[in-house]
Amino acid sequence: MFDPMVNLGPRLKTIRLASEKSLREVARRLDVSPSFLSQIENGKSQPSVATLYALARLLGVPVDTLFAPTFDASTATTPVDDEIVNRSLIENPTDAWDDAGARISLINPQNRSVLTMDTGVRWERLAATHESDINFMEIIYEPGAGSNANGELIQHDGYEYGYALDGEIEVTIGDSVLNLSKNQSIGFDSSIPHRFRNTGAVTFRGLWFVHGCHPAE
Amino acid sequence: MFDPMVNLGPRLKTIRLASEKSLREVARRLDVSPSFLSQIENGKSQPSVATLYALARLLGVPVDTLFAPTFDASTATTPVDDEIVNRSLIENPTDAWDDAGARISLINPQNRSVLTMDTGVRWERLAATHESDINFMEIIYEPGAGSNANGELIQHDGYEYGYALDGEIEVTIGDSVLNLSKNQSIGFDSSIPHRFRNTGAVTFRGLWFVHGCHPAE
DNA sequence: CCTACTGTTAACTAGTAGCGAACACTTTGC
DNA sequence: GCAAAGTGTTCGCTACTAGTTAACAGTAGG
Repeated sequence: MFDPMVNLGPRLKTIRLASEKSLREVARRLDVSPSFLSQIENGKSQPSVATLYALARLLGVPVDTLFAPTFDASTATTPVDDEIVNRSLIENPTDAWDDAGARISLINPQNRSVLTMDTGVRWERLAATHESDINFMEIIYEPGAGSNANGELIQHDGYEYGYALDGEIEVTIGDSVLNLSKNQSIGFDSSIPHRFRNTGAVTFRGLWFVHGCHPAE
Repeated sequence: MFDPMVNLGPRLKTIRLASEKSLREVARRLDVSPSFLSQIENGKSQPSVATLYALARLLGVPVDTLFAPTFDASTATTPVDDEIVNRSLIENPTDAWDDAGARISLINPQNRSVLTMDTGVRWERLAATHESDINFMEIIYEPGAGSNANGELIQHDGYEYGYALDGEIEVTIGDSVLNLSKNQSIGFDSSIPHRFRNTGAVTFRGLWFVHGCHPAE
């Protein structure tokens, strides 16, 4: 858990300096003494709620931004490594990409990190956040492609969710065989053995969300 | 000059009551005495900045909403074709639909459960599984629509992930203002105050995935 | 009756919000 | 040169208040 108060002062100072106002001027308009404002900015004293509000107002920033945890806005879109992977080596889809992400990750289609399987399947990563048990990706199944080479069912902890962007795919979950076609969506418990297969003639594209942690029940 | 402090207490009380938490429970989790929380809510005492922040966090509202001038009770803009929901009553998006789901959920576009907000936003549920801290949905922002009526930032525990199906949307996260356009994807820490706004001329459609991880304190 | 919950008030205190005065240092200008 | 006026910072103090405990009144259930 992070403490919102430790960065408060420095952040206020940064904002004030960015707007090129002097400490004394701000203090005067805020109707507090310059010395006290200095103490606030250096973390040696805490303002009251009213003072903080007035200060935020004066600096033209919403109060919440003063508390927002620090993050670097560099949305480092991860480099593309295009090698072919054996699907069976990936135990849980959430482990597909193990590199650390950012607090905010915005990714352009052409900059996605791509995993190409030996089964005619591609995974393109859609977000790289700090959450390690999450995988958000676009999956592409060429005609005839299947989630596993010899048609075995796979299972892993967690849930997964999908949305069909284009084409159609046969989904086997437990005893059920379903067809997911364009604009349909699905969610299921991944601990049930499952398999996907593109039995059609066109490429299937879908958004997939795999969530590895089991509910706290 | 309007005093932000006079409405602070009553507003906190309103929000707490809306979320159906008892004063004592909130006080306990906030680690202050119930009596003091009562004094705060009745305007007989002012919290410190740290306490106010923790309280806002606990109630799931950004601090700024507590200061917003004139509690806008005239939000009775009620064109009633369906059920229209006030966004601010939904603490965490994962609570939007509270009915239990199934282990396997396949949903056709025309059978989706729909939530229409008073802010020009629609949520269409894409999967109803047993996972309670997950919400998988299609979101639709009409031109001009925003995630919150008066442009306030919202924050809640967890992460969210999005993919732009159509149109473009302005995403504000902390200090960053990003544009998410077709086929781009995003993921971020929802505890950073954020907001979406369709500033364009066409309707925005996107897939959204909200994951409200509940840390084990 | 009792117990367990709801929120509220009174009396108190330890801590701090905020002050004024003095500090050290730059920049302006006569 | 040396004021004069600007910048931000530290010290020591006090008036006040954030937050406490204890008792309060009310309600629902058994």
